[in-house]
Amino acid sequence: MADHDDVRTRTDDVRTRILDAAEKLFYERGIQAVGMDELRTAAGVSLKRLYGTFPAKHDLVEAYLRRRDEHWRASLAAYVDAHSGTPGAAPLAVFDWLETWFAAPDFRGCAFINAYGELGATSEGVGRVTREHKLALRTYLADLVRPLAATASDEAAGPGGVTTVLAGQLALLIDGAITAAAVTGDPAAARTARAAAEALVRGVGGGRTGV
Amino acid sequence: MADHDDVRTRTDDVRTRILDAAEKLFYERGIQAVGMDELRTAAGVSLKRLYGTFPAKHDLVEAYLRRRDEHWRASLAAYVDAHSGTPGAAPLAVFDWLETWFAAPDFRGCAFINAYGELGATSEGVGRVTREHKLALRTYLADLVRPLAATASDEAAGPGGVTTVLAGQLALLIDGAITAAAVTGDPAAARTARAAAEALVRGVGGGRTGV
DNA sequence: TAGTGTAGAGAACGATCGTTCTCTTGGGAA
DNA sequence: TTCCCAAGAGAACGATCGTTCTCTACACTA
Repeated sequence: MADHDDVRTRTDDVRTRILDAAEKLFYERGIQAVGMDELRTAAGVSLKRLYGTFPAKHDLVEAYLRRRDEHWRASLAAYVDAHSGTPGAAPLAVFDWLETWFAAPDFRGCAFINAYGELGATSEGVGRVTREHKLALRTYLADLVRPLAATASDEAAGPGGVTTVLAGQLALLIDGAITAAAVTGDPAAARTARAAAEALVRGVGGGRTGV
Repeated sequence: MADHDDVRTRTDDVRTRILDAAEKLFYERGIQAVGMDELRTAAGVSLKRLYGTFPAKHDLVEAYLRRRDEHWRASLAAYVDAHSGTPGAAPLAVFDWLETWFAAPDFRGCAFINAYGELGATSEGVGRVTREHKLALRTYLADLVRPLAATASDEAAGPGGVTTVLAGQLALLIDGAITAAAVTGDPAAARTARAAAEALVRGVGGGRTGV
């Protein structure tokens, strides 16, 4: 039993160290710009162990994106949970979180959009993970705006419903803000997006709910 | 004189053929995925002429992005000019143009965002051209929404003015729609963005102009 | 203690990249 | 016709990539 635990933690530790190094280097400089040898050095792992854990580079890339998706969404959700007193504040808290992210010194845009622009045409796996990430974000946003729908019957309205439409619009603002902040380096894109989101949310909460 | 014309047209033709091939291949498959040799074959140009016209690959990449910026914005402006009867229709025509672009079979997202995700961390030139492209788009959008500002005095209000803010918001929707359409493959992102833009524009044109 | 197997270090391999060089060919000037 | 230069075709070069293989050293078992 103790042996198994040791092996397990040792294995997990190696996997984590590799993914940590991959996340830092891939996100910072791009995927194709980072070689497996540099990655091995950064992770402090032998080349044999590296290839034993991830049989090929594209497996590592996919694992990197999947773990980043989990962490990114968990971090967002934790912030929103902590900063949304009223239901109306929740969707706007998303943009406050974005601003803190944009201001981080290592911010370099959306890891998924970057990876998609780099490898989306070649690697099917990158396209799939990126799609799943964006869809999960939209689903999360729909959960946030659902309480704001004027009529409770809208909750099950489906694709044409107010919640789905508004969630889609907020998702566009988020992606736009991320790319704008990455290109210009100015975190203020989050506030611009927040102001737009406020107007869109107000349009739903008010009397005029027609779409 | 005739000689000079011949040389000039011949030279321009070579340059154009190279840029045509570069645009097709770089946009379709990514920049790093296309080698200079394949590019030479596609352009029907000798390797010597290729390097005589563009001393290095990054020069060709930058020229590709610059020409694409010109063509892209010219195509957008032509469509908006032709489809904006009233001043209020002009900003929305932008999103109609986006939808036709998204539906094109070779659509693969924003060439600049793709290039930035791939080389932005390495190449300063790519970052610069991308920044200029996005700034030019914002300036164009500001020109489109300026007539909608409720008070004429806002025209010279500067960064905090209604036109600048609204133009920035529309730019976020545009970038978001482009990436969403690229990732999901669904041109409907343009309509979602258009609906959001409509709401934002209405907020300015109506009585409530406070920001 | 002798034997065994596992893992680390890094050399090696084949492919491919951006770039340069060589060889050849063809057309215009004297 | 003879010379010469420009240009095309593609071989060659050095670097680097992802991936595999070899060699060594060490820990554990009988």
